[in-house]
Amino acid sequence: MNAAPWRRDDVVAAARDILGWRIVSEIAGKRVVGIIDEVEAYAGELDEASHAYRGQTPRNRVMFGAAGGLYVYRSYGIHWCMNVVVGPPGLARAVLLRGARIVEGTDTVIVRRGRSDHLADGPGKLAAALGVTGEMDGHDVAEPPLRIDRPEKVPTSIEDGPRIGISKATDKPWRFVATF
DNA sequence: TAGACGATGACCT
DNA sequence: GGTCATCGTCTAG
Repeated sequence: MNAAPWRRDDVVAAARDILGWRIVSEIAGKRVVGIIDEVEAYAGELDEASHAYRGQTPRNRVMFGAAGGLYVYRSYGIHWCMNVVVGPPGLARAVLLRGARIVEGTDTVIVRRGRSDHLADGPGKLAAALGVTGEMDGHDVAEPPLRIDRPEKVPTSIEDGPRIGISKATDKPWRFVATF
């Protein structure tokens, strides 16, 4: 658990491990810190629901790179969503960051989100809260201005279930939600 | 090159 | 609970 959770062969184990870690954004000079509490696992060419299932394309190339890479894509033409690459190069194992509890920089997040509730309880909302856009595609999460640091909390329980918003491979219970 | 559709979120009823 | 905005990406032809 001390090792970086994004350097693992097993994407499901990596996804569960990332729960409770701190995500620290200093994008645009504004510091925002969250505790990751919702993730999904995507297993590359083995997983029909993964963007990498059909192989490498210009969009998903980051997923085929080194562990720790941030894969940022646009969802529904509107929102930004982010994944952390966790497997060895070429395998495209990635963890979708779906939600976090904001513990620092709440004022900044309220301005960015234009509201004071539901700040980061969805992948598009989380990216907006942290100031992440497509410009961050390929960024290494071990480095500023966006770092996934170390465990802030250890989950008291982790609930699993089917992944959200996908139409394929819906049988895999690869969504994980932590309570602390 | 055109057409379909999506790892979503906001708003309205 | 249901609808719709909005556009990048991929696939088929």
